[in-house]
Amino acid sequence: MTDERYRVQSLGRALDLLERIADSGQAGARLTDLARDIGLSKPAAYAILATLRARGVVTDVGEGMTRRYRLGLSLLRLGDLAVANTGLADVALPVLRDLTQEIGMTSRVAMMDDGFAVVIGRVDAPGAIRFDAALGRREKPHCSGVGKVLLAAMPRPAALALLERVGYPARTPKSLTSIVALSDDLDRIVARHYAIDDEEDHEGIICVAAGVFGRGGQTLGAISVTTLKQLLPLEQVATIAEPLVRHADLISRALGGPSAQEAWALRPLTEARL
Amino acid sequence: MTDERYRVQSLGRALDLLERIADSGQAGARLTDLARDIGLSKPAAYAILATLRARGVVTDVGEGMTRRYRLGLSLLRLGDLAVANTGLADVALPVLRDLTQEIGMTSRVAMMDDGFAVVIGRVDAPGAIRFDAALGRREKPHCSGVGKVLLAAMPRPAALALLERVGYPARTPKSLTSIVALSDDLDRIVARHYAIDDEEDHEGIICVAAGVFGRGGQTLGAISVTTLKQLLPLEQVATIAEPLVRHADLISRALGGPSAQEAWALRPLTEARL
DNA sequence: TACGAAGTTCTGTATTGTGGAAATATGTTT
DNA sequence: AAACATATTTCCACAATACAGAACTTCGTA
Repeated sequence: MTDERYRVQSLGRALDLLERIADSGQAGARLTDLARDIGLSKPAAYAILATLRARGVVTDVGEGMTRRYRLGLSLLRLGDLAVANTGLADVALPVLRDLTQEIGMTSRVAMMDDGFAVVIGRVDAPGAIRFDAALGRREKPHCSGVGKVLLAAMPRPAALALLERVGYPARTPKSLTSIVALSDDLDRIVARHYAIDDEEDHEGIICVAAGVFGRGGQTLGAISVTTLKQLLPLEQVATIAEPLVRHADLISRALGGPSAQEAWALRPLTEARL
Repeated sequence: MTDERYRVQSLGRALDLLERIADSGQAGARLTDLARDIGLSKPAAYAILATLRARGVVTDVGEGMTRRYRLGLSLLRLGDLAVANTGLADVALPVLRDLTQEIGMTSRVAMMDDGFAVVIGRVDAPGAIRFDAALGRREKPHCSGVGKVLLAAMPRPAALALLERVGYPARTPKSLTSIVALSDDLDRIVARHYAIDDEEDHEGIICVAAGVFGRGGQTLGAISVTTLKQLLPLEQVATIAEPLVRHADLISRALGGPSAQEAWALRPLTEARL
């Protein structure tokens, strides 16, 4: 399965095309550009696009020379099913609505997927600045609140190995860019039961995150709230952390898991088990 | 583009596999079953799955003989982008939250895509029964509220041609299953500015829908509210239609379009233009 | 009206996706 | 505990098919 030999080349190309089309956004992409960008002949790209179009994976607007390709809506169903399968978003979203209502901040739910923190649900605060919380975005774990919570919940050696694998580049001047600093921060997270992303991913943005746990204390995901740093200076984070963790506990409870208090106390045990 | 010759077979197979995996849901699907179901050898299916897995399009759980394939989260990003590209959901969802809050019913926003009504956003009513409102679901237009509104907004010949193309099978005893009955209903929708799906898709479920219009009065989509028929008998639909249309107008307005009142009055003109 | 630039179709060829069979790993039964 | 059954993974050879180049068509533009 790891063997690179057993792959389907044309399918890989099709996925490359999809990524390109995704990047082109609302404007759409042209056949010629798409073909050139991924290094494929026009007829080859044409055949792939025709196949994707027939299945609704891409849509085309315009005729003839002005044709543009955009992402099709059939992807939506698959994406939504993928999220539904996690069993987390459905439970979390109503709770996040409460949370956002209570504290007036945008909230999200995310989970670990192949070493990245992936946002699987969001509730925008009414009237708030729109934070870039695109669903499905894969963020490196070291600079996001949810990412760091999920790392802290892992056995430490595994967490550090993961950091080495996906990397931990600086995104802002405040990003943590050494294993030592990151490991220290994970210690703090374990101790206080929540993580703080203090302008580590985006300047001016602060983020507080707490874990969600399932049966046996296994980590299922994390929720977070995001706001402008100037609206939430560090010394006030604790006042936000309380409702955050309380709502995270509600989700954990609904999923048959322990509260944050119990889960983090359990952690050394689960770690030793590895 | 219509020519069936210019397709990539292996890519089509991969999409078939994805559909199967989607059907298998949370439980996941096995390689052997997937290969058999779509009539492919195990090694061929294996190569396709390996490719999809490497890209996060599918995930696998379990090792060796117990390996199961499920939809991966990378689809989420693409699906979300596809919706964002429509420019409709982002505007509609906050308004739908208001609407759901005001009348306590689950609301949705949908648009036409290749002859089908596709749900691109939903807001569940708190505590309500969970209606099957999976995002991206493609429903035939004749038996859904949003579908019928969108049909009514089309030039009538085009609407009827579309109905013939995708079919209009009975889903319940109350489904409209003749062109005459459907065309009559479209007339009523044009007159009253909203559509009623009175247990035509699902017994015991009633649905009221109104159109959303953009610049120049073009139809962008439709929103709907859903509830149990016993909670909303026909004679009370009008009381729901008022806030429904009012909120639809808010969305249209935000998108630079006319109110329902104006849009439906404009309709004969746009129809004549074809 | 001619030109250029894009999409579409055609066709031969080499790549590669495919099925059969064998090997390996895993779970189950005796 | 050993033999069996079942599923995945690997190997290999061949035929199918994905691909590039060139020709054709269509459309926008000078």
